[in-house]
Amino acid sequence: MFDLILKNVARHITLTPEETDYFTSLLKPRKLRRRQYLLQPGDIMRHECFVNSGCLRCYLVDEKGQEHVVHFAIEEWWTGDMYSFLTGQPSAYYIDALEDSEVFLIDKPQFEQLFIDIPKFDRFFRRLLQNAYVAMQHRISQNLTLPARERYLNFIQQYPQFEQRIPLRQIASYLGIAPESLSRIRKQMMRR
Amino acid sequence: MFDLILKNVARHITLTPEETDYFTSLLKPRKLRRRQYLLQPGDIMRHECFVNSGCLRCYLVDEKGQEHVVHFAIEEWWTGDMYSFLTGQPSAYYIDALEDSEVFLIDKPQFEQLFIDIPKFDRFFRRLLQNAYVAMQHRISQNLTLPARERYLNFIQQYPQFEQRIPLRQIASYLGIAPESLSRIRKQMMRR
DNA sequence: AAAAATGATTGATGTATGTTAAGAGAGGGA
DNA sequence: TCCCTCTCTTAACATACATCAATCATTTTT
Repeated sequence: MFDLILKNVARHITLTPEETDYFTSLLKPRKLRRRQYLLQPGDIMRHECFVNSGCLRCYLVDEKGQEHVVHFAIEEWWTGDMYSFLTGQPSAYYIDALEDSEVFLIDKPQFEQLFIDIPKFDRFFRRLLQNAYVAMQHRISQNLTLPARERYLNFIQQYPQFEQRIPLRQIASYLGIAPESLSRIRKQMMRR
Repeated sequence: MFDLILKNVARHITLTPEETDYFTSLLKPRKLRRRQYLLQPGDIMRHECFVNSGCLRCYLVDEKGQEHVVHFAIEEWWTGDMYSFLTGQPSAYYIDALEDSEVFLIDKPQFEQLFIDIPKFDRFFRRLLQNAYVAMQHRISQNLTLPARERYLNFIQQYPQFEQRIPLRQIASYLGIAPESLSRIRKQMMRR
């Protein structure tokens, strides 16, 4: 059940069997059906979240009712709305499932206790954050320098799994493109 | 000399006098004159960097020769090009000083030894990274949802210090706007 | 199976923003 | 001090991309 997440942990730190048991005892499995919300604006993010299967998205809705996808999560750790998690302030984001999914949640108090009991986890999350930070910086760089077409090409090259599973309109939103524009970009790509 | 950085550390972890001495012994002060480079494309980022005074910028140059500012740093810790630092791959970025500045550098081998010798620093950097990650996510959200004018208004509200010290063309680039467009936006703001 | 919602595509049109070019101040370097 | 470079501004023009609207295919719900 915890294979994926423990493999991920093992890439960064080594746990004793006891530590492993302690860690997994904090993980609350939750199934999410497609379209089910994990978080809505005004909610407070009260747990860390690991995606074990399926696919989640984090998005904003602007005053015109338009959705803007800020983040996808697919079989990985992620922060949900880290701002809300850290500060305890209400979130501005929606998080929902694009497919039937399974996540593991860790309540915030237990999450903080974890670092006290097993300081190694400071290192684990430091490393995850480093990687997430690099990916984010890369995304910003691309948004600043590349036109829509190149951003899409890089996206499908970097995340071929997403291309299969995620509706194009969601990908367009993530890239900051209107779905109609992405459709035209794809049409243009076919012609050659 | 190390007041600023030690105050920053103390916000997250508590060091003994010996640990403090050890930590500061790793810090190599470097003065940068205005316009001086800290990193150029092809270089490998070989150290962590804390900005003690002044202001640095991290930017890309596209194939048309346009500069795109990815990051400012002003009296704070920052990562430089974390990708290059972590992987040892050549960087794609320029880093230079917008003002005469002073930075503290930590060589990568010593930086990694630091976590072994004083595991508390895992926590310190985990926390810094959490904050940096939140700020980055916020920036992406704004880029996705807001037009140029709102992004600028939010910027000067969020970073009033920057508005004073950083040339407008740099701010425009950071926001993903042409300097001429920012100029028009400002003119339009004056009229009301 | 029918109905309804969702997603993709296409065309016509609009607009925010980029591009090019020129001039005016301001500040730093010789 | 003078010059030169950098920065900001303004105007005319160009364009990538968004918006609006209609159609069709696909999937989900009843």
